[in-house]
Amino acid sequence: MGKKWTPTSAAHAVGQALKILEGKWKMVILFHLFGGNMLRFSELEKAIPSITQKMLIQQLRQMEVDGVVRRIVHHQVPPKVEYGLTDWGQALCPVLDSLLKWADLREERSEDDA
Amino acid sequence: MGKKWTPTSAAHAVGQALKILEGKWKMVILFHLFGGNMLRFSELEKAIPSITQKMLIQQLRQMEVDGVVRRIVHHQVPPKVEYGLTDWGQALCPVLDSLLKWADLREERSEDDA
DNA sequence: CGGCATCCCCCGTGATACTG
DNA sequence: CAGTATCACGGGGGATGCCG
Repeated sequence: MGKKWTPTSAAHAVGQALKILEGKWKMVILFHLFGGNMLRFSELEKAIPSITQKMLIQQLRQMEVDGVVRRIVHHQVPPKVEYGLTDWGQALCPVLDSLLKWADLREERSEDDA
Repeated sequence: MGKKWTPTSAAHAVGQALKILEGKWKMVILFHLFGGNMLRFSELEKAIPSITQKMLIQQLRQMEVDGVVRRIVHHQVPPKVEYGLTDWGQALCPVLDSLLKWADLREERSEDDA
């Protein structure tokens, strides 16, 4: 059986989960990593041209602390650092997919109005 | 078949959906309305003691514009206004539940460490 | 290549007082 | 009862320059 959620406690739990996903660049970073392959810092910069280095590293670090992203440093010259998803981070994919499907429900109703 | 999402376009679509859920009080309001019954403004105030009137009305209005919340005014004295979820808003419940389950996955791994 | 430090601005949030 | 109006603050985000 599951836990007994009050409206307040459930809201708090979901809110905590949402905080991990908030931030202007988290989603675009995440979706670039959902492919499964590790990407270098510079590759992410190239993939997301409008992001600044500061924001890229900041959001990556937060997600790393949160356990969504893993960071692998290759000690060599020139430096090479790769970013990928943890298992838990990869588990976000179907969750965000359900969010996407929810968003689509709205469009369907809009089309009915036309 | 579904649509063809690029990392960028999918991230944008999910980001738009997340913006509807962002805000310090959206979740707690939402979970109080998931019950299915309409609640009066003052009932929501009572249920969420720490919220100010300004924030309560602000978040309710935003969700109303976004199509998540519906507002029904009973023209009488004293005034009576009730808030509830739209069908689309109610459809958020299973989505947030999957988010909750995702958050639980993390706790399970933490317990393994102990 | 892959960062970190600094300065600055804007907006979400909060406290308080007032109104139909 | 159900809002509106105003002021103030803190932090997220952006631009730029320097470092190992």
